[in-house]
Amino acid sequence: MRNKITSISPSIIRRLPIYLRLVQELKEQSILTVSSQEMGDHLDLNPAQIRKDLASFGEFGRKGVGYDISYLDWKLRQLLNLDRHIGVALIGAGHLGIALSNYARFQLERITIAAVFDRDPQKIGMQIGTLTVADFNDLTVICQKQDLQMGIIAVPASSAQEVCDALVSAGIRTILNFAPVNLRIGPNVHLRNTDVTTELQALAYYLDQK
Amino acid sequence: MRNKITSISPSIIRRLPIYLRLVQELKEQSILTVSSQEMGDHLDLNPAQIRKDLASFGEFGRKGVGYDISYLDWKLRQLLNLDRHIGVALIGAGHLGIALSNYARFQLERITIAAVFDRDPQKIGMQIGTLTVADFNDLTVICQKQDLQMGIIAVPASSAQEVCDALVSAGIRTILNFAPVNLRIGPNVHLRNTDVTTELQALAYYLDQK
DNA sequence: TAGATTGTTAATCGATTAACAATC
DNA sequence: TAGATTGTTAATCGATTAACAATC
Repeated sequence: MRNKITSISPSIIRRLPIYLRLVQELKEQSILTVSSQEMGDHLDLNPAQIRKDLASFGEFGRKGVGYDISYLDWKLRQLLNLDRHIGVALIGAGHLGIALSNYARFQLERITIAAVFDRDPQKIGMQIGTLTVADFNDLTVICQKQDLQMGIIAVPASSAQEVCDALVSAGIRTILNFAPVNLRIGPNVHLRNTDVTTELQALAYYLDQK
Repeated sequence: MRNKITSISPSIIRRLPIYLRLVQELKEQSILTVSSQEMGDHLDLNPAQIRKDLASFGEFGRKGVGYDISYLDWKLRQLLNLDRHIGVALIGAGHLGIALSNYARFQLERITIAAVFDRDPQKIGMQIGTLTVADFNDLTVICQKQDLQMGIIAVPASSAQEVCDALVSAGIRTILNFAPVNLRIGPNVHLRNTDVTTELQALAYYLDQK
């Protein structure tokens, strides 16, 4: 159950950062152990689900006691590859790009936006925090030189596919897309979409007076 | 199957905006009908799923032909309440808030960010596009005066719960949260979370060299 | 008519939850 | 020891997909 061949379902993976967040909070409060029941109370999740999720990565709870906070913290970070440094390429130096870049600087410990790209000559050379906006044409060179491993697409929908393809050919296989388009990707690329338009429109369904 | 008592699953609701986006594209290309097969090809979805999703809102396909683009466009907008104007309150005039506000101005037809709020005196009075940042203390008054129906939380995690509570007591029942926290809400509130940190961390799981 | 495609039932798949023996 | 809680199996629930009669 612990080997890498058994692939873990995306639903579980998406809960791991949630668990990590809680564990960090508890750690800050100097709490030493936590039960699945307590975690479930905090996160509005079923304790059985939490136990099952964690158990898919090995046995590290203690019966009658719960989970050791320090170990759980370490384990979750290790699973999420947050025990090492991860460089991110951000494409698009518009408002969203700038917001993301500033946000990431403070929120994301080991994940760092290491380079920002744009195609607009007006934006190339612009300063965002400590970063200088680079030419999108230099994507591959810079990604390889800086060993970047993730990409964030923060460009308009019309150029998102092109940017996506460029990221993939620059060797990046893990992409977070903010543009409202269905991107076409190859089989080894991991893509997550997060799109304000879609979210708001879906929420609008629940408005009254239907 | 068409009445409002049968509640539609969230999975289906979240696909409706995706369908709408495609239908709009096809409409712009002056295409008149589309089959579930064609939609599935475009969206990487199973045609049976698309038919089933749409059928849960009534029968409006034509056997042997497919779906009428104009009608589908109209129907999806109606379902998503996009046939009327929706006013949104945005809380937080930081980089993310500004990015969202600017983004929404262009992308979201009927959904309009109608007011931006902040607690920071430095930001109150600031101009964002055509909007002036209002005092967060005036939330209830302004929401009611302008009949706002949705809220977007774009404040730091530490104040997100407070903002959420304020939105709910201002009568808003539909909230999109960008802060990395598990918000506590009552039973009649619809909340969606979208959080860059969580998304990036989940993606990091898939990086190589595990 | 022949071909295409819907709407819907049944089958499958996957995810969540309940239950409980094992054990700290 | 008695009480608590895990890890895991079995049961349930829900969502996706296959199949096909109905029919345009």
